[in-house]
Amino acid sequence: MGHRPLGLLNLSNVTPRHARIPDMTANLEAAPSAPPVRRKRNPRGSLNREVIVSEAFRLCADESLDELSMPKLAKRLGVGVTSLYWYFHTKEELLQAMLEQVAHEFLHALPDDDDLPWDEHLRRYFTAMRRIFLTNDVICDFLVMRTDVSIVNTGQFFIDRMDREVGVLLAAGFTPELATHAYQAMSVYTTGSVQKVRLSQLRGTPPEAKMFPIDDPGAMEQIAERYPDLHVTAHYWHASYSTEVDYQAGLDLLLSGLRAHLR
Amino acid sequence: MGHRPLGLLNLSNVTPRHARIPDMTANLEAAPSAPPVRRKRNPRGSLNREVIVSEAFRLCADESLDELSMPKLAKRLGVGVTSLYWYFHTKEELLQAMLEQVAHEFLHALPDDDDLPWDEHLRRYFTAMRRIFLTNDVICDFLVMRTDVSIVNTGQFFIDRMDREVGVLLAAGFTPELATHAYQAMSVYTTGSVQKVRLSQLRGTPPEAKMFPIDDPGAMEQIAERYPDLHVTAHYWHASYSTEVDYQAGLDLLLSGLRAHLR
DNA sequence: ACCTGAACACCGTTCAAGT
DNA sequence: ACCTGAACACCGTTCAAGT
Repeated sequence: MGHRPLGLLNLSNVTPRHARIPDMTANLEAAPSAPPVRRKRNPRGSLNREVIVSEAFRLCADESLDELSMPKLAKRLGVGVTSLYWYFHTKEELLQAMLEQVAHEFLHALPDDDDLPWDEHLRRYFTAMRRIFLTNDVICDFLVMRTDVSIVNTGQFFIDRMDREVGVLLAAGFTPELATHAYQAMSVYTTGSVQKVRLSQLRGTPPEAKMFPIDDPGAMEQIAERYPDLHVTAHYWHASYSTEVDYQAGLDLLLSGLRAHLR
Repeated sequence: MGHRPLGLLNLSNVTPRHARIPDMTANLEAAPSAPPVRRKRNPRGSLNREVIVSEAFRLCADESLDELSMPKLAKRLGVGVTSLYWYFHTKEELLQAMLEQVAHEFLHALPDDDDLPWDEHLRRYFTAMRRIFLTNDVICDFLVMRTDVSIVNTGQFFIDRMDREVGVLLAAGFTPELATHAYQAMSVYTTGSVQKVRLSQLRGTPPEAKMFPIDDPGAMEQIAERYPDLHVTAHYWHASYSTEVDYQAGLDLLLSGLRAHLR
């Protein structure tokens, strides 16, 4: 439920760890004259799993999933860090709880059934999936970028949706084997595209930026010499490797390959 | 040059941070009776960038890229942590140096030119690429898994190889636009497949494991009820989502889609 | 039953000081 | 020019102690 979606990560705000300015005020507060300020004890029922999870989402929205830490989260909630550990035994457990919400949000955002022919239906479905990931950083980071070990079930959580989509392919006349491979290929291709775009965002390069300096005739002349074939295609290469147009072209190839099988 | 390739990451060896046993010996060494053991100062020329980088690769091979830390690396080299910072101003700079070696290794492992027809050539090329990633965890983690911001140039480092491959497509008669999209689609599909397999490895699930309990008739009966269409295809779903067979099927679809364009 | 801070083993990095 | 440890601001987590 409702943590607000992030804008695209603005890298100009990211301060590398080695450039952070030490917090001088911390020392001042700890000076002998000032007695150690004891946080007033929070009332008994003030904390619970939902409050923690939703504040965690707010933190992710304000910063990013990578920036989520237990101390930061505790500070935002105005509680001691260790209080969190009463509700979640480890950070991993918290992430698990967040993942479940993210999965629901993702499922909910997928398009409803329609009466399009199988190929147009699949295009719509996977195009929507890509769009959801690219307009919602938290969903994207949880479901496609995260390389953590213990976030499990990512393959299982929308199994009934997969059932529907495979059903579309079977109804279109594909064999069970081909229907499966078709779905898998489009899914793998889609998440691959999302990963490329997100990586270029994280690098700070606009995904739609041209890969070659096509506006610099001098530079292009050099490229023409060293890379004659790339030079001919220079216009079609972008920083992310997989813009919306590129993505659609690849989807076309997959769908056209599938159509060939039906005949 | 020559850090040894890794076996597949064995997750049974990975100890989660919260389960680590505190190091009691550290306290004993710091006991008042024992004078602080001063490391004998290393001779002047004992350290250099190459030594550090190659030991870093050895650490990655023994543990993993995620486990690489400056203190660990310094300990293996028998130097103070801060000595490393004379040669690399940040950890990021060290990773950058490692990336360059990894990129060379990757390029070197790609197959040479051949005289195959364009479609068989591309299949061979991308299949080899996938294999390199999946048999070399360090290369994989650097070039496909890493979500770090500052590892740049990953799009640029094998641009002359891309030139050759695009050349093959142009020679086959594809338009510049289609040649580019074909290469991009296959590349995105390939790295997507690699990511899925690596993630399932990291989760500890054998990539070839079946996704559904096809050997348990009782469980399969329930699946047949809830997911009639998936049930029909249950045999073709694997934990990684993209086994070698699955991958080849998707590649077939892309190539067949491309062939349709030539006619 | 819940909330707390002190403490610990990590991490990346800075700095002033040795040789 | 190189190598050093002390120190700092982080991190996840444990533990014994409060209410």
